[in-house]
Amino acid sequence: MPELPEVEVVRAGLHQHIVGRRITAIEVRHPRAVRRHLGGATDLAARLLGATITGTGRRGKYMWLVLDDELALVVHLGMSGQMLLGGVPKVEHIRISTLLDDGLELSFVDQRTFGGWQLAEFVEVDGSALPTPVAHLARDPLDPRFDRDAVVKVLRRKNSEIKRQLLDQTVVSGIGNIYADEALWRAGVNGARQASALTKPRLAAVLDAAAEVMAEALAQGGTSFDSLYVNVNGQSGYFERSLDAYGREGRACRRCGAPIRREKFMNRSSFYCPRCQPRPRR
DNA sequence: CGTCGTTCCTGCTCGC
DNA sequence: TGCGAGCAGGAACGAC
Repeated sequence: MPELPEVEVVRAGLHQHIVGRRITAIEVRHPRAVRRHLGGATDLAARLLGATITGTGRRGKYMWLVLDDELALVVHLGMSGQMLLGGVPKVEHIRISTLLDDGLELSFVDQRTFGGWQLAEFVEVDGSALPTPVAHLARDPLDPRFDRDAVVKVLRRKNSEIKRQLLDQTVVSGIGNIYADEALWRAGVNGARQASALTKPRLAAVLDAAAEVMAEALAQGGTSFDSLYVNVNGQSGYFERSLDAYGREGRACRRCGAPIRREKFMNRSSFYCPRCQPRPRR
């Protein structure tokens, strides 16, 4: 499940190999992969053909390639998306394939088809140039201009569970279910607590923990990447690292020893320590 | 407007 | 053994 660190590893890996390259062929093999592109597959292919990749960018879980310094190819990996570089034989679930002018193939592979590509213009938002589909996203915790205290103030006004807010990409971007659980565990806060009921220092601690755990994951994923094959299908270095909360149901909390608990929350699983992260009284 | 539940999708695991 | 239910979950969307 690619969240911010995994997406950044892919972006950085792609960047060093494809900037300066021109797209010489493209085939959209599955319409769902371009469903967000208003002009459809034909338009996307026509506009990509011949374009030169002049840069890359990212905000939260979205990344993009800059085309001819003016257009963005916005990529979202969804649940299972991969950007594969190089001639990879017999890869299943190839949704879009392109050829670059140095002979490399750049393919979008996505088993569960939650991800996709779309072309968009850039707009100026709060001093940053962003593709329009990304313009509504808040800055992520690894953005140099991320304003933690401003996000704390937003959270103080939210009559909603803190975990729900961590997953709201318009509040803070880049955090998914795994890193939300990890950040809450580190900060010792139960995700079911109301954001507005938490103190400013507590909220700040949660956001700092999110930034820390994602920075650590990025450092690990970044060091393990040096191949043309960009893999974000859950096999990256980060997932081999020991998580503290996510997926550890019944195992001892690394801090206090209590068995980690799993609960249904927002139609997904939440993992937390019942002692370090006591549930709010209802 | 703020908040929250539903839905999209495929492959794997589990229980009967 | 076979098969259906459940599960994984980011984000758009509709409901209230």
